[in-house]
Amino acid sequence: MARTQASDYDQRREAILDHAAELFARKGFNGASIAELAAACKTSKSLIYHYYPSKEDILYEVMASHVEALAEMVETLEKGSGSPRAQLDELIGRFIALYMGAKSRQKVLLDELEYLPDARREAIVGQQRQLVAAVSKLLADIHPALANDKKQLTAVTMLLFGMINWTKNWFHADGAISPQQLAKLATTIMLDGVGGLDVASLKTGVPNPRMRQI
Amino acid sequence: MARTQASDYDQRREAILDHAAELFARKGFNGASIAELAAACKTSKSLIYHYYPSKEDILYEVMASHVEALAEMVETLEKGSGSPRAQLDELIGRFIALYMGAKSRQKVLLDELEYLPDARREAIVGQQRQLVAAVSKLLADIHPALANDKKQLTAVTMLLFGMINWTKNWFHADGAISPQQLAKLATTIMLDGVGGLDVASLKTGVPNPRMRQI
DNA sequence: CCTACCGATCGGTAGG
DNA sequence: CCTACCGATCGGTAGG
Repeated sequence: MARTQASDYDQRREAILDHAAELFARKGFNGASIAELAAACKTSKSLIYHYYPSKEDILYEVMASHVEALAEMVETLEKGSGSPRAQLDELIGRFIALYMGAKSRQKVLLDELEYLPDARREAIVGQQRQLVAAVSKLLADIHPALANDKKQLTAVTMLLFGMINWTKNWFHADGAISPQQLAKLATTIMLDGVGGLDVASLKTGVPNPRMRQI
Repeated sequence: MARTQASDYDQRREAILDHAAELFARKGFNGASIAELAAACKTSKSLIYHYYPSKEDILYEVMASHVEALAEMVETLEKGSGSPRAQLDELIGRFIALYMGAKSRQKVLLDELEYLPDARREAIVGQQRQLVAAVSKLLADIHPALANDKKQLTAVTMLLFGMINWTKNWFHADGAISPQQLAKLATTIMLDGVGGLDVASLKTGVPNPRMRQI
């Protein structure tokens, strides 16, 4: 009787991606070897090559699965309601949450993109552009004048992504600030600057005059 | 008679660093080889090893020379005067200018730090902490309440560095926005949010009410 | 400052 | 004739 596909085929494929994400995040794409990946998966190199045709295919799958999750979240939210400010708050909060829930994949997505072959890198970049467009749209809704100044709108959008994507280099979810607080911090600064912050010393009674105008 | 040091010793060392910065920025530390570096310098691998004991030493020198330039700029400015807002404006502007004037070294500093051996990485990180401290100090001067909320001050400072460091991934000095405009954009958002922006459509006459309060 | 090499390890593939 | 998986090793190249 012919052998059929292993019943745990999908789980095995996914397990390889999980270990690859961790390894690529820690040692970089070029610094991590297939031999190490196989060892992490407690299997052989040949088994890895049975599931994926090449090392670059593994890198691509790690990134594609993660950017897909981000894109799906954005699509879900775009059907939502609420004020543009509330929507941006929600969107940034979900970005941070997805970043925290897949730290290795997020780091790989941001740091190893240039090691993908051109065609596949463009596929990922195309997905990322959708994320950028969703944020740009909300910023233009919140501050309509920006809609008439596309270059500045793009720059402001990228500055916002800079705030949240750079968190991979310093933020720890178990620190003094929670992921939700971090998201609120980023959106508040984007919309109102430090003047809009709810700072500890102000919580005791002195109202922040800038908060009144929102 | 014993050979003396080549008269162009320093220039050669520096030329190697320039080519290494470009190569490491483009292919990554692990993706670039010493043979490639030698070819770029139109010399042999052995000559490279005459000037530097190891590949990691070259990486370290690329980063150290650049972070030193950033630290010296900060030291110079810390003796300066002007309002805290003007000082932050000036500081961020100089950061962006130094980033643009050494794009490869800046990219290597941000992207390849984890490939340095621990001790040398800590030396670089120590220098970077001085840069962070200078920005934190100015933010606390501008918004005194933050000085009493260290955790939030740190977070806000890192969000600002996120805005300016992330520019390596999207900003081109020859685009529609100049480096000076970019610096002003980042500081304005940090201090006043998008509401504080001087947007094109507002320049024609409608004053921005939030600008009045600064 | 070069060519000639080294020990090791790379990504990927062979036969069974 | 298919897919699943192993131990061993391929041709090249890495840093030194």
